[in-house]
Amino acid sequence: MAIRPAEQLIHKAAWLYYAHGLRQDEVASQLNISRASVAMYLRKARETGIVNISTSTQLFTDDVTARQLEDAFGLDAVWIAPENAYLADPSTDIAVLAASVFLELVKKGDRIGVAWGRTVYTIADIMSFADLQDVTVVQLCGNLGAPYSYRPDQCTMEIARRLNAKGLNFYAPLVLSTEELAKSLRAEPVIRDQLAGIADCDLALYSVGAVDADSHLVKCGALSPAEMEALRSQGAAGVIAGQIIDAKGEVLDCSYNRRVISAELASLRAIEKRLMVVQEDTKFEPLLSAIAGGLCTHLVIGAHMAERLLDHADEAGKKAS
Amino acid sequence: MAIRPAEQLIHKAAWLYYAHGLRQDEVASQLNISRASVAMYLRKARETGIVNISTSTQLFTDDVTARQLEDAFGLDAVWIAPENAYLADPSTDIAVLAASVFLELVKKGDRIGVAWGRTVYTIADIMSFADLQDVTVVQLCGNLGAPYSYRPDQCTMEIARRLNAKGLNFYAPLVLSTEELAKSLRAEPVIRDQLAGIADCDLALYSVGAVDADSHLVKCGALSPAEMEALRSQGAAGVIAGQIIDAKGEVLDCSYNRRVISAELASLRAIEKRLMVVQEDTKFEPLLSAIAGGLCTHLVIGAHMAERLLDHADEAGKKAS
DNA sequence: GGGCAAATTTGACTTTTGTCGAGAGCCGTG
DNA sequence: CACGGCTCTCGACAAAAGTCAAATTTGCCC
Repeated sequence: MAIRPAEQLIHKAAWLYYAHGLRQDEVASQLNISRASVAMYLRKARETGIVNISTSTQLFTDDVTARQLEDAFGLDAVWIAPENAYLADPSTDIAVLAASVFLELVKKGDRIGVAWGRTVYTIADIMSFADLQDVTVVQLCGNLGAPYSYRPDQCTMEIARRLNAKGLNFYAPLVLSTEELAKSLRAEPVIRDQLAGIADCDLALYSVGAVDADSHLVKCGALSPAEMEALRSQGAAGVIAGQIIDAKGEVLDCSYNRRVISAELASLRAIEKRLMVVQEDTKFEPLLSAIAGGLCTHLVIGAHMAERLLDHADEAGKKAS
Repeated sequence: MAIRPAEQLIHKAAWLYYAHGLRQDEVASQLNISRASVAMYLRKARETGIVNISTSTQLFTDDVTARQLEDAFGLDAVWIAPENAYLADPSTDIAVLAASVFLELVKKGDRIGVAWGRTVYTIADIMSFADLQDVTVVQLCGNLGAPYSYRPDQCTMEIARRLNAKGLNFYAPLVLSTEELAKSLRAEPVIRDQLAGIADCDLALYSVGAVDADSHLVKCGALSPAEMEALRSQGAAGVIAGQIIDAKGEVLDCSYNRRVISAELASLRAIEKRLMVVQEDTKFEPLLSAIAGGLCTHLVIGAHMAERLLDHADEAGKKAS
């Protein structure tokens, strides 16, 4: 990808300013443009990821609770966003943290699987831009037909756009009306290849959904509130990439799951780094299930959720002994 | 490594300012300190690598000459610092570029071999700080006894300090007076282990020295100008990590080389990414030799040197056809 | 517990940066 | 070739960030 002439100036300005530490007026005279233009170019440089400003997320892992959670649940790393302090909206804080953690985990040449949902979309939306051309972002599950604002393909594309990466979308519906059709569709080469490619990802980004009437699956019409309730009584404990899982983190044996086009849990587990982000405190049980099913190696949560998880682990520990 | 309480504030300020995009006065009121303190903390955050600001070096690889050089010499990547434009001192520009490239190539968990010399030290000196705790920086060759300002251990330590990485020094002289002593010393477990560990590096950073009276080896007393001249007539073409190489990039068969404690060229070649940086135009032949010897996969040079290399490759190409 | 040195914090000032509307240049079109 | 519509650039002002000496706090020793 050759650099367009307009980008040349942005690059040069960014280089002189950020790498050499010149002042904007010095850069301006070097490049024979006005300082105002330099300021504008620099903003563009930041917006396009030519310049990268990242903050260490250590503060949020170097924390006793985080360490205890890592040990208790056998996770590789846990980040806890302090809920009370800082800002008005705690869930924004979790998303900002998640975005930073995500960018910290991405490496050049990586293949990244992205699921969908409000959480994922919020992260995509506040994520800063980067310049990782050799990264590929793949969609972990089929699409929703309905005009829904956090569609799987939107989540994937938005993240790909932010990273300057290639986005690989999935042109299949998330849920079909019959099991047969889902089966045939999964056998289609285009779909089959995409599904097979998921296990090759280096990093996955997802959240977990709750099994209630507020679920995205209900809101977007994939399931009715009644169906959801029925699944719940059958043992549904959470939603991962559009699939219903039980308390053990396994796919629930139900018609709905057989009608879904999405990544197999085994493929997800094959991904080295599985970053799960949970914003809502109500998703306690779903999160437990996902952890139990080994669907998460890296976790970003709020302080309150962290406490609940730790209490739960302690309880379990006591019973065991 | 737990975060010290003083660092907590730095982290928090950096987080609110850089990740959340608050203004300094907003950060100040959040943390109940004055804005001036916030400004100070933010400077510390940048200086310690808690916040990382990096500029893409694409501009310097996305260039026809650079691409041609990659093809002509079979290199993985070439960066060319424009010599005429920009700044007063062209060699600073090369060093700044080299430092950026270096930081772009370093990954978490890497083991990095560092040689010595003015070039390497200049790079270390202008390199921005980063927070890569699990990185190890190892010294590629023995030390100089003389109080010389670009000593191998200084280069290693300075880079380790900048990266917040572990530095592994080499407590042996670079040159000994007899071959026997050098041999015995190389057999010492401490030294042997260090030398053996070099091949495990993921990245090497070095320059190449010229075989003349200006060489560091002469300046620091390892060789006299006359000895240097003699080596030159024996086929010496350059200096790599304290060793003399011939035009093919192989170790020159001479007493001096047998008295040196340094990385074997085979170990260097085993390193995946070998970043060579050359500032001086006078080092044309030494650089050619190093490239011929496969001692370099990634190259950072000035525009003038790039032209010369390309001309040389074209000449060679013509002769061949 | 008093006193002293070092480090930290601050208010006031200066410098640097961000922004915005006006104007200049640049097409394609009628 | 004149005309909008477009983007790009600049000057001037406002906002934000950097700086420094003075004040305050902290830690430490006697």
